[in-house]
Amino acid sequence: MASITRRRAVSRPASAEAEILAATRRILTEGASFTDLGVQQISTAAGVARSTFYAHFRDKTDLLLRLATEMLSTSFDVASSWEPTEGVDKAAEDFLRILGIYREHAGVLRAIGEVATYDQTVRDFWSQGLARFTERTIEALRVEQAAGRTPADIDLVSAARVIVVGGERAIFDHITSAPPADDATFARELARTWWYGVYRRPA
Amino acid sequence: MASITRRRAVSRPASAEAEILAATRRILTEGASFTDLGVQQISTAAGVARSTFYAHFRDKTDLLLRLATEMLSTSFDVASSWEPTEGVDKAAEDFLRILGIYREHAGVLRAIGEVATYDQTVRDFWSQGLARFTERTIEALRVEQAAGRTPADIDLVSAARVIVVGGERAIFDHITSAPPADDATFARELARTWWYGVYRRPA
DNA sequence: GTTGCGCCGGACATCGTGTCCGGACGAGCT
DNA sequence: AGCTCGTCCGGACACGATGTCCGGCGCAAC
Repeated sequence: MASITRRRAVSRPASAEAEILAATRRILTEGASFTDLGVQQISTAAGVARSTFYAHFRDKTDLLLRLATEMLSTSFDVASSWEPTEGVDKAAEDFLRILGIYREHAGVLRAIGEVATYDQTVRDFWSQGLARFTERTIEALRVEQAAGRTPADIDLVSAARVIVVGGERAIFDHITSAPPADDATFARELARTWWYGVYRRPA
Repeated sequence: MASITRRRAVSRPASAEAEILAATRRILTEGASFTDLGVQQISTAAGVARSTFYAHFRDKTDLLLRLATEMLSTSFDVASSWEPTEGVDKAAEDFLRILGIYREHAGVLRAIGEVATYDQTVRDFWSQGLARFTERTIEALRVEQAAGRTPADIDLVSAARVIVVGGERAIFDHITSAPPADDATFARELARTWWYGVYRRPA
């Protein structure tokens, strides 16, 4: 790596924190429920005292949010690239890539979905993320309608909701119950359903 | 009401239990999180001692399952009626009816979705319900394919997953964030998306 | 009146959470 | 070397929720 001027304590590994993050990711990947996961277990798995946990995270929710933002910053640009003009096959390709990312972060994603159902903070965090995609979808559909390629009588909000919310759930369900070998088939099916069901629905 | 021969204690109201069920339904309808809901709060709301709760329910999960089966037995036949031969407009009508049922039981449904994310028992209960619809959908699609009305290259399992799982989620999301006045529009949109995206997708 | 039953109400053990603090250890400074 | 500061340990504590248990009370049936 590049020769960086030695910084002081600030840039030090802060090992405990990183250890906790890593251990939690590991445990979640193994399929454990985040709700049932106690602070004691996390600390033990990270090789750290329980009190140290609270020195770095306000509570379990704080930890989850940290994990989530970390994940989003790693794989962000992914799903926001597709444009209707690129066609249905490109959409299938993009969905396939999204499936890969979802599989990679399945543990954290599951935890988010879990806590989001009963914790307002996490719910807001996540729905804000989905809202961005919904906005994008609505805008793309509006353009298509204006160009006469998508039927004018489509209700943009409803259609976008079905695509984004329903699609996200279907993807999540798929990766938690089907093998990676089925990903390409599923991605193709999803792309075509949205394409012929919405973007190119017969008038 | 009809003159029924007086039965003994067995047919007595068993008021405490009914009170608990009713109070829980009421609280959930008001939007509270089932996870954050304590046994003490439920008991107080039902006008019953906490120990009485445990005399009727093994724990909170037991209560939720009781509420869920009760709901399903009330409104069961609903969504299993539609056949592809009835067309897209009939599908929209059926979806509208389903939206009504979902709104009616929104509280309990939310609680189930909540607990299902971290409790194996509840998760199994609910996914078993959805699995029935998935089976039906696969079968219906198979018939349509055989008759040449649905493209032969559709992957039945993926398509059914998108329809059932994605649709369920989109419906749930809709009723929790849009007013009833929007129901008809949403139902129409959902029906058309599945119809033109899957059942009548161009070959 | 007596019996049976459903309910009350409170005690109890147990567990997870979040806070606090004294003290150990090590890295860097002087 | 000695000092200091930041990080971490380990354990104590208060609190609240869970699930169990049991003595006692009131009502309705016989």
